[in-house]
Amino acid sequence: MSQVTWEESRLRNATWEYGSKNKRQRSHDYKFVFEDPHRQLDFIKTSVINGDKMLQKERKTLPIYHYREQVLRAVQENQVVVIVGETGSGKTTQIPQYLHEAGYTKHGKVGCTQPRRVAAISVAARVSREMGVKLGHEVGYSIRFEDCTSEKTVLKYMTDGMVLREMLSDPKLESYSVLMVDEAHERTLSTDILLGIFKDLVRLRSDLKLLISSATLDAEKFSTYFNFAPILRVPGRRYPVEIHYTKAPESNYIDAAIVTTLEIHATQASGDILVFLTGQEEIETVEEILKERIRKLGTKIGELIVCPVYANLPTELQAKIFVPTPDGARKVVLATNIAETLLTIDGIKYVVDSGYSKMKWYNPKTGMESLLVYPISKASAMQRAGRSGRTGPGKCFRLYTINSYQEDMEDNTVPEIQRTNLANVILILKNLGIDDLLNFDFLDSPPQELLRKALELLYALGALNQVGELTKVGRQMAEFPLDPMLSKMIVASDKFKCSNEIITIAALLSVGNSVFYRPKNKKFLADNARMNFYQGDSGDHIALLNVYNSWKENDYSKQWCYDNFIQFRSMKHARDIRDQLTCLVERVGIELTSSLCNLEAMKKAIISGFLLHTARLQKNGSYWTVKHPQKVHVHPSSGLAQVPKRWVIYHELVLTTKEYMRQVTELKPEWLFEIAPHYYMLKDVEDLRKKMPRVAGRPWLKT
DNA sequence: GAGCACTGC
Repeated sequence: MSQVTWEESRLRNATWEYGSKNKRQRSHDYKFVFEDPHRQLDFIKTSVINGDKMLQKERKTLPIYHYREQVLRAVQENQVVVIVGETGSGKTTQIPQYLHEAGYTKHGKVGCTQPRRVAAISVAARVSREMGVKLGHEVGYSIRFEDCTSEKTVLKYMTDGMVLREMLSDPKLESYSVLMVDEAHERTLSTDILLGIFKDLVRLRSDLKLLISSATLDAEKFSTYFNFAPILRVPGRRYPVEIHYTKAPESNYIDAAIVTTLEIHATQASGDILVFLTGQEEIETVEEILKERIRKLGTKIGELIVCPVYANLPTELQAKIFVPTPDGARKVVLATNIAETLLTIDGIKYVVDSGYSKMKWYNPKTGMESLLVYPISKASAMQRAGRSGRTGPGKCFRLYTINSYQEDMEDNTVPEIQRTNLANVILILKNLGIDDLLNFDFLDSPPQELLRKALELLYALGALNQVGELTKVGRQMAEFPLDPMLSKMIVASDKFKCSNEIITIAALLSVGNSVFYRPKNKKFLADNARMNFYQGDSGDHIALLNVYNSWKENDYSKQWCYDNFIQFRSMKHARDIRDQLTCLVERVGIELTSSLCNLEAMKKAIISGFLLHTARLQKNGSYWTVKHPQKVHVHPSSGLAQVPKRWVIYHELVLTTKEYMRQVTELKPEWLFEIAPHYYMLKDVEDLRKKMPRVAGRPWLKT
């Protein structure tokens, strides 16, 4: 499929974006709920996902116990084995122990990768208890900012991203005899890169054993990918779940979710409800309406405890979902995708599935990211339904028809590697000596346009040379767990003697969340507090630096954050990243230097990394990007939103209601020639309407 | 004059 049709199909599938038009329409729809409180939805019960029979008989033992010998034989006879173990099979805790008992740890470690930090920690803790050893001794874990292993460690649980970092110093992972890639079906970016690397690695290391653990649906795919590796199936522990679909398509899933929740509450046996929605705003709306409706119904209906949960909700409030429901009451948890895999809530008997979630898409043509409300996949729908059958038989109410499930939904969620900026992925792979990326055997190949865009960027940053090999700068950059533009900014800061300031800015920019807190009812106060960090119109990057340094002067205080409308959680995270970067900077031979008063030096370092992210003011007040010209605007949250500057550099482009530049700083155009003479010529500045000169010679792009 | 799915290094 060509790039254009690929993207168009993505956009067609998306239902709507954030936008004022949409909001009006939706709030109008909400009214409907109040006007017609007796509206009901027609559901059709179609199918039951079967539970496992073993459950009733052998509740006390893990299913995997019966497969010990089979697992060991499969591993002995094959280099690669795919294990299908449903939730609750015990594969993650038991298989590494079996391998240890069978002697696989005599000449190397058994490593087990997890997509998430908490999973790595909790599984390691559990296994160390089972083996009666201290955590960090024979059994340990390794995650970012925390290495809980020792020389004794033979069973090591770690995040998949951590393995990639380990490969910087041990490219063939020679300290391991077995690697188990757990939850491979989740297809995180790191898992996909690992699988690609491992496919090569098993050829180079015939002594290495590889286990891929996946869900049922993807097992064949993994098996085929690894030259038809055998598949071993281990049953899980699951209760049956009844699936109900709506009879007719629902145009408004928010309304439908509310009605369905109330119907379950009024007519179904006790048991808590989990409702899958797409975001915070939606959850707050549904919460409000549900509470209002319940209040109006008064004593006609039992108590309904409404608990919202999403990642940005403070941890204290998130904890509310785990409080057991009192007798006679019912709990309804309104959740984002966070409850699909990350949080497991006991006592859920009913699931209401909107059929949508938010997904981030990166458009390589424009370099813009957007968050779209997007239909979930069948795999995702199964996972959601399964959340109702953890502690007893469950029911799942899907707010879509069986026809749209069967015909419209994709089998699997589009893997992250096909919809994200790949610059960092390329840098990692190049650093591991994988050069021919356009022909690299990915489990699912990213669109060529994504690869090409990433290669182009790395070339512009000087990380790759004319023939596509990693340069010295590129190798330095690869050490940093950051977007390559941020890494380049740090590497360049050496020359401008401001590495100390630049790593602070890089740490803050790489924290996903905004550090500025802006509660709905205190927007004015929050905006005022924010402006205190801007001296004159020095720009958003410097403002971030000011925030961090003020926080530091106030002993990293939580209270200071509250007083200044700063997110404490984000700041702590930035501090951890900053500490890590400080170590790495020394490792790659960059001196820690400070020039706090030299704004020009800092801006030049920033330009070195973000040389492609420049924009120029137009007569009509909007901006035009310099490379790959397109119209963009300064984001209203920027300190420069009210102060037009002729030339700016921006951190990122996001497409929401408009094309916005986020994190903007002014620059002098002559700095561009000084810093990037290979990329900027006088012509670029003089006349933007002329076609941009192309950089000559990128032979590795020829296909 | 904004619009904040979710991980991870």
